Amino acid sequence: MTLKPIVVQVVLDKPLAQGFDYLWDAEKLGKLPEVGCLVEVPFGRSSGVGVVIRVSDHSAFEMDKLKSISQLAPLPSLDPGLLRMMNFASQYYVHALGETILPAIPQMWKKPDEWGKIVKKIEAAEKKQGLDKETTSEGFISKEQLNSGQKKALQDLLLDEKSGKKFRAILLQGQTGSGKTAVFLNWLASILEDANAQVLILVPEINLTPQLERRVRAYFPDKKMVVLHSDVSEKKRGIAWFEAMTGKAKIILGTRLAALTPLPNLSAIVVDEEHDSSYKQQDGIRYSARDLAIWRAHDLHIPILLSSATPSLETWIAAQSSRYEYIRLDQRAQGANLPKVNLINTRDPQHQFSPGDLGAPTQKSLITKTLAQAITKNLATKKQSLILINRRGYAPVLSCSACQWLSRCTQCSTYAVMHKAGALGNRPVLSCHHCGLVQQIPRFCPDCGNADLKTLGHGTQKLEDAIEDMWPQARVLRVDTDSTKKSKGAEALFQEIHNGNVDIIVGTQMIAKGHDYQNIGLVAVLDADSRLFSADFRAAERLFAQLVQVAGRAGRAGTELEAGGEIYIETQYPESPVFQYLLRHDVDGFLAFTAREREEAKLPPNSYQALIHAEGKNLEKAIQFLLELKSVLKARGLITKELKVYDPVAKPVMRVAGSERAQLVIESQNRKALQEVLEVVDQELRQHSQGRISKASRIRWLIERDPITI
DNA sequence: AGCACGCCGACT
DNA sequence: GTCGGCGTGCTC
Repeated sequence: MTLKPIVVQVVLDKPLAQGFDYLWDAEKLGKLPEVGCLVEVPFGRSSGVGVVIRVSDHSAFEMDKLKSISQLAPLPSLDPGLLRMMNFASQYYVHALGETILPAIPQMWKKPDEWGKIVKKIEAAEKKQGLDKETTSEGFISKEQLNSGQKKALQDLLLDEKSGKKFRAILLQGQTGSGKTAVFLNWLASILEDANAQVLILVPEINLTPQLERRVRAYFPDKKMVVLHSDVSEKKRGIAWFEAMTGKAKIILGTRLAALTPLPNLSAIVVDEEHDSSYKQQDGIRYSARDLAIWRAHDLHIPILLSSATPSLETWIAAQSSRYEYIRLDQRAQGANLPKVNLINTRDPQHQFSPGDLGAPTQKSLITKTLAQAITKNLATKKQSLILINRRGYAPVLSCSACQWLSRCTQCSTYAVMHKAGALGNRPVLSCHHCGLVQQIPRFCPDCGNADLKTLGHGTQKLEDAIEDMWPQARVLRVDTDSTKKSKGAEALFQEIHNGNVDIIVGTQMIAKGHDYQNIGLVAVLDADSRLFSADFRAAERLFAQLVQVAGRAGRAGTELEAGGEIYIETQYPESPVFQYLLRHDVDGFLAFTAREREEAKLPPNSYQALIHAEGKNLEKAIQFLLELKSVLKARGLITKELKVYDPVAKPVMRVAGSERAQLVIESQNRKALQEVLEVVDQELRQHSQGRISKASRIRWLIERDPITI
């Protein structure tokens, strides 16, 4: 009798739906195969790294044509829980399994030539690391030191802990400075009493919050902790990942990519600032690390804590409806005051400079007289001012300077945005990003007849010049992605601010995140309106979250006696709900309002969405491509009352010169119906493509599930 | 996705 | 005569 062969199916990092079968030579490889093994295989005329997803004794492929596995990585297998999550992600986000699993594996482990010497390397690195292990007690607050609100929250968290493993999703909602971190770290401490337990802490952008890393270390000096984010060097990341997958590391702190780490003993997950949009990957497989983490917790029957001062609408609704547990923390831990919010109505002439005013800028700027006076006053008190501006290249909504008119889509509940001439014909037009409707630009305001129509939020580019012009003696620092890349990075810039070498900080949203400022007396937001009214229905929600966050920055340093700082918002629409709820620091009011709005418009979370992106040499082709796709779906009877497929829309932001983009929205209130259509779309497009580029029109396409920007 | 194979235009 | 354009098909 002959011995049965061992056949394994392997997936590779390629947009190929299937896996490939190989023979497993147990004698040569030294062990029997397991699902989750990382292997090197011959592929075509070269070779590749893949993961074993099935072990059997037969193949649908001709057995005598099977090649053999060449090498086995010196690693344990990826844990079954991770593989289940990857399987789910692959289906849900409509990407090949290989393209889902392999990008999550550090580069270091995808070089089979180094597999031989890698173990020695790691041992050497571990030895070295062991020597310079720093110990600190920075930010450590013991159970006993928590205030009453925190103690109560911790009690609620610990309630079920002893009753065995079970899934719990918990929203921990509390304003900035309420001490959420101390609560969840003390909670994790009880979970880590189990010597084998591993915990995963997800944060939006760790490079901006090095304090958190030190703080977690302070809580768990005896536990192995690893940090995983894109700024960690390749080598360190490879080692951290290894220590996580072998169960050696007990605490895994990282950004969204850490959510995909193999963790054999995962026992609890924390998602800090759960509303943050950086949990959504924006290239490759566009997953949401928060959503996957929730799925993983559910699958593993473990608790997951979502923490935020301004929860995402989805999470907040789940907590309100008791699908998630809801723990509130509304007492401020450090005794800091909430800042006073001032709305400056830019339509009101009393706030504007008149010609000849003292200190008026030489050129027109976005800074009103009222704000300028506040900044001057703040400078005099030796406090720093933080001026927030939006990033450039936003698709702007058209507004009337005399009345309340805004360019709305006549078909949907969203706003139509400006497209420059050339993008959609030879004149500029207004276009809706939801349904694709294109409108002519009115010459006069349709409501009041005024001829002065302009786009919201223009003119932020020259802001820094204007500031230097208005306060020549002040030290101005610009903080954005460009300036942090050029200089020594965000930390060095923040150190400058911390040391008091800066009077006015001008920057994009990144300055509002995470960092503890000590001496901010004033925060100004200049172009809020462009985000208040946007083609993206989530823009207002994000603006609100950001404003609450910067309000927290301004309030932090204040003591009981001192005022907690002031926040100034320049807007043409002070009566808008975002600002009115902000004035009262009423997060729940705003979320309840937004929830009602979404309910009426049947927008997420009352419906599910997907985008089909198309990118090509010219816009006409991209749109044509999507129109053809739509007609295929129509012909197959897939467009029903339950499932809407809108018209393709041009995207005004051009990423690379010579490449233009369009998108198509698919929407349904039935999750399953959407999933089914996306699978049809994937099959259809794949059939006429090589990879993700259509053969006929050379259009690059991509399916995105649950888009967060439209 | 890569990469080779394959069949038609302007060039050392 | 060939170098090379990218259309098509395959990878266990």
